[in-house]
Amino acid sequence: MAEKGIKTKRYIVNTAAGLFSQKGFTAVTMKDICDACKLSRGGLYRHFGSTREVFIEVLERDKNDAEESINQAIALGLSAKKLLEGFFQLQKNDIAYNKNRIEVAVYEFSVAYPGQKEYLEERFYATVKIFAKLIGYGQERGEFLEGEAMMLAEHIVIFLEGLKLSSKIIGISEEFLTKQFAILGKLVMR
Amino acid sequence: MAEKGIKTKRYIVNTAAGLFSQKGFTAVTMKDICDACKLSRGGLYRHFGSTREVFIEVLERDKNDAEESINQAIALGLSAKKLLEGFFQLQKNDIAYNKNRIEVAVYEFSVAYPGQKEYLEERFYATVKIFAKLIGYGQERGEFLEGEAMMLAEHIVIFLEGLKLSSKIIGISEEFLTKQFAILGKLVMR
Amino acid sequence: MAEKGIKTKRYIVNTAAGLFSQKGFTAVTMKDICDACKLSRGGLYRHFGSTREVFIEVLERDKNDAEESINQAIALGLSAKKLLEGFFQLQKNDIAYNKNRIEVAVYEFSVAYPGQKEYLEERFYATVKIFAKLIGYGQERGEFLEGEAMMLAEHIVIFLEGLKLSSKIIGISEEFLTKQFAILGKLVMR
Amino acid sequence: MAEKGIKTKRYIVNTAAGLFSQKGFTAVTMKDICDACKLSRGGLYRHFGSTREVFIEVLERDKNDAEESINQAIALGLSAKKLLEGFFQLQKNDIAYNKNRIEVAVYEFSVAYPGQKEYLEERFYATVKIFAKLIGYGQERGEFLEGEAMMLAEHIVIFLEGLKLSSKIIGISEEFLTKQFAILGKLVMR
DNA sequence: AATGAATGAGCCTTCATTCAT
DNA sequence: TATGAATGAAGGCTCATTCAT
Repeated sequence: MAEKGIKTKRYIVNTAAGLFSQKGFTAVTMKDICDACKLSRGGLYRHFGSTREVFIEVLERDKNDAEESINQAIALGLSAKKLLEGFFQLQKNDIAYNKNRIEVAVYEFSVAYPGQKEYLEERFYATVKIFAKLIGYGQERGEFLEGEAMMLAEHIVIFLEGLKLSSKIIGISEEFLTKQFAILGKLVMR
Repeated sequence: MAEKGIKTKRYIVNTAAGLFSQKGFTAVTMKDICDACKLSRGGLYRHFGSTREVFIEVLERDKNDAEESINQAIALGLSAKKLLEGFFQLQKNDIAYNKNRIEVAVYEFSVAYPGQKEYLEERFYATVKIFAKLIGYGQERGEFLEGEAMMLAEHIVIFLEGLKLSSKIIGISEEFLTKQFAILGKLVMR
Repeated sequence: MAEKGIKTKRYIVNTAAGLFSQKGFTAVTMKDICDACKLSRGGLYRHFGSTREVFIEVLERDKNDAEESINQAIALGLSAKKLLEGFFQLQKNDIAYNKNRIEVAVYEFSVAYPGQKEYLEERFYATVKIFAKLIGYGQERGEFLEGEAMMLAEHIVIFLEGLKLSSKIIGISEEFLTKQFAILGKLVMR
Repeated sequence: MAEKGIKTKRYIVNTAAGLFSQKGFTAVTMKDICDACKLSRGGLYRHFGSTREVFIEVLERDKNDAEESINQAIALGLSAKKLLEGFFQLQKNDIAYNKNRIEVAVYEFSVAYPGQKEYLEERFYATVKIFAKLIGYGQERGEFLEGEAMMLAEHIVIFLEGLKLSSKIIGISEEFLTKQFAILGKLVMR
C-alpha cells in the first residue's frame, strides 16, 4: 500500500514547513528535518532527496486557495470592503500567531536556486492577482477609490512581505498591526 | 603598525558586505570570506573570529549617516517634499542597482543570534526615526498630510524592506519603482 | 510452488551476471541488482542475502561445461588442432562481443572474501585442466609440439585473463585478436 | 613554506599506492586512505578531493622510467637477451613480493571513469613500446627471432597483466614464474 | 600580520538489512 | 512470494578553528 508513504510525506512537509518558517531555507538541514520528524536519515531520503525538494512541496501545499473563495464571494455579491477586511484579518492572525511566515525562506531559496525564479515570480503574482481582482471588484461597486488595481495590489503584497520580514526582528502588537493595516486600507477604500 | 591592519579590516568588511547582500547571512562561511578576500584562514582569523563578528561590523559600517544630513536640511529650512523625494530616489537607486540589500541577511542573523535582537530592533527604529522626523517636519510646514508621523514612518520602512526582498525574486523596472514610490508619497504628501 | 521461485532466481542470476561483467564485483550493490531486476528489496532478499551469494551463483552458472564437450571430441578422435582453434574462436567471440568478462569481478571477489580463494583457485585450474587435456591429446596425436602440457595450459589461461582485462582498456580489433591467438598457437602447435 | 605540503602529498600517494595494489580501485575509500596515512579527513582533502585524484597521481608516479634505462643499455651495446631477462627478473620480483600490482585497479578505474580511457590506453602502449624497442634491438643484433616486434610486445604485456591478475587468486611459486617466463622467452629468443 | 597544514565536528548521501503488510 | 517503508551504519565532503612557521 502506498497509503503509508503518502501519509509520511504529508507529515514531513507539514513539519518542515514549520522549520522553514522559523529558520529560513538555508539554515534548515536534512538532519533538522529528520530530527523534527523523528525519522531516520534513510527514512527521510526515501521521500525527499534534498531540502530543495521538501521546500518545493511546502510551497505547493500552500498554493493559494484564496482565489476560489474570492470568486465565490464575488458571485454572491458580498461587500468588497468586508472582503478586504477579512483578508487583512487573516494576514494579521498569521503574523500575530507566527504562522506562515515563509517569505524569507522563499527569498533564500531563490538565491540558492536561481533556476526556480520563474516559479517564485509566478507564485508572487498569483497572490497579487487575487488582491487585484478584489480591488477591481470594489472599484466597480464604487466602494473603493479609483486607481490602478494591479499597482495597488502589488503595493499591498510587497508591504505584507516587509511586514512578515520585520515582524521577526521587531516586536509587533495587535494594535500596531491594526494601525498599519488601516494605513493600507486608506490607499484603497473610500 | 596598526595602520595596515585597519586597512585590511576595512577591506574585509567591504568584501564581506557584498557576500552577505548576495547570499544572506547563513550561507556565507568564513571560507567564503577568505576566498573572496584572497586571504588565508589565519589571515582572516587575525581580524575576525566568526561570520557573526564580520556581520556586525558590516552593520556598523552601514549605520545611517542619514540622520545628520536631515538635521542639516531642516536647519536650512529646505522643502520637506524635496527631501522626501530625495530619500526615495536614493532607495530607488539602491534597489535598481542591486546595492545594499542586506535586509534578509539581517533577518537570518536575528534567527541565528536571537540575543542580538535588541540591537537589530534599535537599528530598525533608527531608520524609522529619520523618516518620522522628516514627516513631522513636513507636517509642521504644512507640506504633508496630518497623521501619526511614527506610524507612517514605520509603514514606509516596512514597505521598503518588502520591496528589497521582493526585488530579488521578481523583476523590477524603473517605471515600476516610480509608481510604487508614488503610492507611498500619496500617503504622506498633500 | 517452488517453480516460480527458481525461475526468478535464475532471472536474478542472469541479470546480475551482466552487472558484474560491466562493473566488477565491489561496485555492484544489492540496490543495483534490485533496480536491474525491477524487483523490490524484499523480493531480492527472499532469494539472496548478499551480493556475495549472488556472485557465487553466477560463477556456478558459468561452470565450464567445456570439459564434457572435449571428452566427447576426444572419444570421437577429432583433430586436436581443429579443437583448439575452435576454443580460441569461442574466446575471440566472447571478447569481441564483450561477453563473459567476469574475470576482474572474480579478482575483486577474492580480495573481498579471502576465504573463497580455494574455491576460485579450483575454478582457475578447472579451466587449465581442460586446456591441458586438449594439449596432451594433441601431443599424443603428434599434432602438437612436445612440452609440459600443464605449464602451457596455464600460460594460455593466464594470457586469456590478461586479454580480457586489457580489452576493457584498449580498443581491440578482430585482426588484433587473430594475430594474438596465432602467437598463442605457435607455442603449442607444430 | 609549501615544502611540507609536497612531502605530505608524496607520502599520501605512496601509501595509497599500496592500498590500491591490495584492494583495487573501487574498494579503496577516502577514509581508508586517511586511516592508512594516519591523517584526518580534512587533512587528506586538503591535498586530494577524491580517490580518483589520488589514483591518477599514483599512476603518474609510476610512469615508466624504464624507457630511459633501456635507451642507455642500447647505447652501451649490451646484450638484448640479458636485457630482456633482466626485465623479466624485475617483473618476477614485483609479482613474487606483491609489489606494483595495480593493474586491476587500473581496470576498475577505467570502468568508474570511462572518460580516462585514452589516458590509460596511452599508459598501456607506453609499456608496449618499451618491449617493442627491446625486441627490435634484439632482432637487429640477431639475438632474437624474426617477427612483428609490436605484436610480440603486446603479447608480453597482456600476458603480464594476466599474470598479475592471476597471482592474486592462485598461489604462485618462484619455480612457476621461472617456467612461465621461459615460455615467454621462447616466443622471442632464438 | 599572514600563510597554509592539520584536526575534528557535522551534515550529506547511499546502502545493507529488516519488517509489517 | 513480493512490496516498499524504515533503520542505522558507513563513507563523502565541507567547515570552523588552531597552530607552527
